[in-house]
Amino acid sequence: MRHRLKDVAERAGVSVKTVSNVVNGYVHVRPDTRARVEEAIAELNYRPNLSARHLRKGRTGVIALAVPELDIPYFAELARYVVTAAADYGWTVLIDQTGGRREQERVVASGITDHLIDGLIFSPLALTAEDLAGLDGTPMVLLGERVDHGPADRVVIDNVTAAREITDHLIKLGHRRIAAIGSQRTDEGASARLRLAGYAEALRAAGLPYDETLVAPAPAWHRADGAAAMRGLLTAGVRPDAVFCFNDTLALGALRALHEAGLRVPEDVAVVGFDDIEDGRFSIPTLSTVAPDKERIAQLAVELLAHRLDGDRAAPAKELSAPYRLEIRESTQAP
Amino acid sequence: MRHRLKDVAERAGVSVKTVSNVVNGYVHVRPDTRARVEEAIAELNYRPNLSARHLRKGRTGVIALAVPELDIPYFAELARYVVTAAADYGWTVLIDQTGGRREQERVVASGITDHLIDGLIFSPLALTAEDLAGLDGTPMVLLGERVDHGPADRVVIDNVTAAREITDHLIKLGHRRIAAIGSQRTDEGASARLRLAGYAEALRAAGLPYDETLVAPAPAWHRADGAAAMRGLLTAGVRPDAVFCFNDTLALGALRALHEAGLRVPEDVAVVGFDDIEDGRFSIPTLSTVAPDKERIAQLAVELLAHRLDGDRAAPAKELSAPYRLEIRESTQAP
DNA sequence: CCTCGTTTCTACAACGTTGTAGGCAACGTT
DNA sequence: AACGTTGCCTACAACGTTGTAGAAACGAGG
Repeated sequence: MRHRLKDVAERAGVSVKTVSNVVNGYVHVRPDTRARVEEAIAELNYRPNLSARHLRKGRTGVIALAVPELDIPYFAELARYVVTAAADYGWTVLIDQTGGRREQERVVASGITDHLIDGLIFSPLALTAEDLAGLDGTPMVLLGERVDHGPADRVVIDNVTAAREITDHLIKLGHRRIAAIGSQRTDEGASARLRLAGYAEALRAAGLPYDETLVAPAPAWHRADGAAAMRGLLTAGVRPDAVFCFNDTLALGALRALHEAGLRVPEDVAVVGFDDIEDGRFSIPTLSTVAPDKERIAQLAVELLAHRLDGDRAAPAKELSAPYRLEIRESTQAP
Repeated sequence: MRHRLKDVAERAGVSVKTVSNVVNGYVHVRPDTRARVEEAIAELNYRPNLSARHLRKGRTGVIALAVPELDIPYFAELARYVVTAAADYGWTVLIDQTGGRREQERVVASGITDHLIDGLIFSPLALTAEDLAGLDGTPMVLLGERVDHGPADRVVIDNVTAAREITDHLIKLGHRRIAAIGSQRTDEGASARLRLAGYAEALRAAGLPYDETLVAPAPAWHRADGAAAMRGLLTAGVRPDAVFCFNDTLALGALRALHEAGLRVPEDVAVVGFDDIEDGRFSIPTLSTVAPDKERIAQLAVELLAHRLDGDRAAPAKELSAPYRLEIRESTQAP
């Protein structure tokens, strides 16, 4: 049922290599020969065997995208854009879930997918720079700043400035007691650290005090963590007039907790998030947020990978920055 | 940098095949030989070349999952479970986005991934049975009932009964004017048709009239479509006391539209959805819904594929049914 | 007519792996 | 002592493709 070059060759009365040449668009093939071969290909519904092709060529045409979890909206949206961007290069994307577990991430990074993939786009949560050091493996592009000064190409957004700007938005509206939800231990949350830094910068610039009690940690950044952190603040008697959540799912959880506590958003408390996931455009109220250009992030990552594959694999690591913008919606207004 | 069996063989002082035997766990290898080989493997950090292995074996160890869009929460959650279930069989999952476009779906079904994949789990939106007929291609498992009586294995849930039960839940609470959002043209929305049938059945069983004006179509099942449909109903002067949305994203959109219209959920209007996506557990109000067992769906699909791969490829198509349950949350209460 | 270059095509080897067939010891059985 | 059996290992071929080298056919230029 499945045919090979040989079958096509026999049917068209040419050599195997000529069929290969036709399939690969080699120029020096007489038009009538080409036509005969193409006819045979169509009749047999021939499709190249990629395993064989790639064994021969050393390239597979498949790249992997490794993310912590697919059902985290941010990663789902990102995955979508990566798949689309990769299609422009004729690549298929294989998606790996690491669960954010360091062990699994290390396995992925060291090439669990073996010779199956040409390159890897990697959004690590728990991986350290040491894990990456001394990897002979496949070319890799990292997303986000989880791994500092790693040996690999990287796409980031300016988290500090973005966090400062969204905090500034709250300050400009007149908020004074601005809580932050999502801080993490330094060694595990690089994004958290940078966003917290931006938050602190904005407060300082406005002459507002940095109040430890207003900063709530969140072990992970899921809705449940946001809800728990917000409840924790309220239970502790902390009563902010605005909350900066370090991502949108945290913010959606916080909205939920505020609602349960009988507080209105934005009338009693303003809430902002980060990531601009689709939920936030339909939540009640809709969510003001920092909107990183996910499409651009995906494009840049794929581009970096393409350069790395075609060019010098030993070239120094590049870091590209993707743009973002503020999306102001219903969840913020003056107190 | 990358080593082959040959390199390991030379280092261990054995034949290539013996190394292969060790790698594949063949029994008849003397312990000391095995140890020597394993040492060499470790020293060289040898990893098998999957392209070569699969060229030889005819299997790739990769299956594809084709879904309309990754950033639709239902599919993202499903994808997560499929990846996990496939891992139990040692399979890697390659995720394809069809965008729900028939052309793209046809391409995927006919094997765009060529010889790269052993099988396909496919959640089609626009594909017809004719598109699938006469496909020589890879073994396939369909999710959902989009394609009737297709030639392929299938995993479904009992949409009619589930829809009847959730509608019944609304009726039991005392609702009488129950709207339905998400109907589609018969030829494109099999799930829509079945859920509508269940809705109608429940009304009939309760002696309630089936009122055309209460049924709103939705071209796609995104939040925006749900919001638009709900707004449409309200603008037309229709004032239901409950709404059955054919999936959760529609329901989240409807919540949004009701909120904008100044109607309270569940006090003024009760709302139910279908799918049990995570958003619905944190929305305001939290969403009553039909919760299909997505983990089970994924397991069954992978299992069917495994059987098809190992067993008789010409065996008649099987259809398995996955369980579901009702999740009653805040969005429904007596009027 | 010869030479040379170009076009068109082919034969062969190789990519890294595993199935098959078989060889050589070592052992137990007759 | 001869024989079969078993355990352990190896050589070889093959999976389907493409790069390399080169053959055959042809035309142009001398």
